[in-house]
Amino acid sequence: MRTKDINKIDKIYKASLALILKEGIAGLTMAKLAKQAGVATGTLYIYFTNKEELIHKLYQKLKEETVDRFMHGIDGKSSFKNCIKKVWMNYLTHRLQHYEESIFMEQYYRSPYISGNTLAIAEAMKKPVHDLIQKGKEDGLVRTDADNEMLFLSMLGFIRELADEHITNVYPLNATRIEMAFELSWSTIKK
Amino acid sequence: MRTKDINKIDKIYKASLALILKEGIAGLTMAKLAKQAGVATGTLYIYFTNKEELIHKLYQKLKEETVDRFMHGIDGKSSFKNCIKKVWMNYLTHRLQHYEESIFMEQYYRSPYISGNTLAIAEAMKKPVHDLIQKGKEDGLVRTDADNEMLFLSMLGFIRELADEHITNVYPLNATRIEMAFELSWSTIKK
DNA sequence: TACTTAACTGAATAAATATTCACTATATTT
DNA sequence: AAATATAGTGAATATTTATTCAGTTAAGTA
Repeated sequence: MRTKDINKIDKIYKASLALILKEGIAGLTMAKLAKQAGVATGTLYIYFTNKEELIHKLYQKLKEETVDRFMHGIDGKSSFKNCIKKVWMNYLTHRLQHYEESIFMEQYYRSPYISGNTLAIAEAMKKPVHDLIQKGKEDGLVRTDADNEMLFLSMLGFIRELADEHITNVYPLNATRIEMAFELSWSTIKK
Repeated sequence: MRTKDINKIDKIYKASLALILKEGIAGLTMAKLAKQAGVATGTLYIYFTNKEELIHKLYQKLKEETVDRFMHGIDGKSSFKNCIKKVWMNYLTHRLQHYEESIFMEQYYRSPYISGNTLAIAEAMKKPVHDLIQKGKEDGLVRTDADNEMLFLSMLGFIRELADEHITNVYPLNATRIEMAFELSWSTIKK
């Protein structure tokens, strides 16, 4: 018997993200999706029982892939500032290299597909950084007049904004600008 | 002859924003919209030729309302820091009090309805703040190692993040927190 | 190589949604 | 207060989009 083509499911996910980036979840139709992925509409229903499941599974998959990208490469040996920098860069890199995913995620939260639970990612993303900031405070390196969440938000918001402007070509990033941007974030949270 | 009910068009806009906040542009149907606005589906077609026009007109309206909210209340008499603070607060206030609109705007940019032009708002928003930052640099009050756009993005991103977390009840704001948040932004840009 | 079985196709069908239209209600005009 | 013209209605219709299914293809198996 013929086996399922494991690449096909990935092509479908990729095509979904590409289309959603251009026209939003609102604009995604099964016909367009099939065309973009290079399969017949019927094939979509071999891998997913319906459109709703397709969207949910895409979300699930991305969620799992995303969560541990953020703390990647953090060891106990670097200085505190370098740890923060590493995480900061991880966020920015994620946002730049997986921009389509980020857009999908944000739309998903405000789509008719959302189903109660979720915000899970947001929370999973936060924990390790909060811990890091807390440690910084205890070591006297981070300002203590603002709470951890606020310091975190100041960094995350800036990163999102930078990535958006880079992708839309309004403010293209380069190594110097990224370096500078991190230093700004650092001025915000340092003691 | 009977006249058009001027309130009706406004009810339709309001209902659209409320529904889009909950289920995204993807989830907006004319039937749901009519119900929420308290009119018949046919009535929608008296005020708008079709759904597409409805979305476009809503965008237009909000755009006009939004642009000049940001520089409101700025005079030449206050200190530089107070001017920046005023603008900063205007942004935050806008984002909090017109949250539904902000969400719609962001979805509109990535919807099948977008039609080439736009990004207009983003640009209109920026100009006055850039000018202000520039003046701050010339007076030696703002750091000169980062360019105006980057300093602007650091403030805007933080504000967006704060508003989002407040609305979703993850990090509710109060006067103290807002004060603190502005001081963080100020540490970022000050000389 | 023939056989089997599930992947794959895309036109046909079903379901959801936008839009129209014959009709009714109501402000304004005379 | 009658005439009139447009607002307003919502069931009927058109359109778009999701989903199915009868038929076809190709990978695995004997």
